[in-house]
Amino acid sequence: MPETTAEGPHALSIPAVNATALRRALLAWYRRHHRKLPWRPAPGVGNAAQVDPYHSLVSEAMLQQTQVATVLPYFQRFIEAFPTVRALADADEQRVLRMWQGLGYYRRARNLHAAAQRVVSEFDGEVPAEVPALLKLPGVGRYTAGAIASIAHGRPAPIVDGNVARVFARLFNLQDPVDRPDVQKQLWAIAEALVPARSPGDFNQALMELGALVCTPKSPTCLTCPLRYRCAGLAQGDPERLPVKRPKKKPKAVTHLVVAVRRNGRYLFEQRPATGLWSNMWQLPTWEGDDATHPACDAAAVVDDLVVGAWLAERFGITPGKLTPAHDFTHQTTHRTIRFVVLTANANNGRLRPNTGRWLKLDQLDEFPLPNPQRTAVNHLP
DNA sequence: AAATCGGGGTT
DNA sequence: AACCCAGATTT
Repeated sequence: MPETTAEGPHALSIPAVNATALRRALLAWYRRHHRKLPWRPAPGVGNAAQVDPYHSLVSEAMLQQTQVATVLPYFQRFIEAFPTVRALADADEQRVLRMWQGLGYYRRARNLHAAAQRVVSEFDGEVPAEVPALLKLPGVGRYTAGAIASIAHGRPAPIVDGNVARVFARLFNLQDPVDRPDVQKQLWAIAEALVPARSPGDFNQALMELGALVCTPKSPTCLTCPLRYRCAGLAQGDPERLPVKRPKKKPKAVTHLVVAVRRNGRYLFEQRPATGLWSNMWQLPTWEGDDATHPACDAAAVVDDLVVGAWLAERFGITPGKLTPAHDFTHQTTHRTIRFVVLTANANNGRLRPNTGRWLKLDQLDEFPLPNPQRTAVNHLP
């Protein structure tokens, strides 16, 4: 059983461990078993200068809630398109979104773009090294600031991500839900107490790497873990039950009625609003509604042509001809189960209302960021 | 404190 | 189908 220490009346209880031995075991494992990644320095003291802090900023933005394997091709293409922080700062936001297309959480791309501009305007083009300065950048929270400070600049800043939370929950047998604010506070206090003055970047990456390769959510390979003799969760017999998390809400069922309106070999497209889902991205004209109670179709997606025609006329000034079903599929996001009902129509008459949409040839779409399901809809047009 | 914001990999 | 992922921001 790990003992606990309390420093002062309001101090959090932090498991008492042999921090030196723990760091040594973890770093030795990391030197042997780490994956080589384009944004990662080779392990070793004084490795910080090997990383371009701009690369660190880009990779950490992409890695938020996204697995390493998914990020790899995006990172390569992104750095190729925007090799320096100034190149990114000078870029058009639509082009940044286009490079981010398919990666999800698109606010990250817009924040990263804005962060690059702030690095240029307020930090003379140098990604800051200290956590308080990094925290001023949009899209950079406590984790990302600590990651950049420690990995790219060698600062002894702590980090807690999903991997670290799982490793700590097992290592110290933390029974309370790790997504509860007070437990998060405890995890950060532990990380702060453990991060070493030398090689903090390697140490932080080693914690995450252990979580990704050994201390996995399901079927952790405890027999190969460098911390197996220090793990309270393993000593209790069942580390896989940790970490405990609070239950999540079920996604809401909605319908997106998509109308592909064609005229003279072009299709009508609209840009989504600057806030909310898929902000600032483009799509075929789409009418969103609750599943089963959509204003224009029933639960079986039997569409009321007159209602759809009236909607198109009111919104774009365009009157469609006969509507023809083209495709019907579902798209899953974290908070929604979206049924996409795609119809096609020819536009016989009407003038496009200003600032409501654009007529685009499909081969122009390379320049426009589209959500994945809208790409799917476009790909199924006749 | 809770909700929002994507898409894909794993099991 | 459920859970997770090198989280941040808004409400």
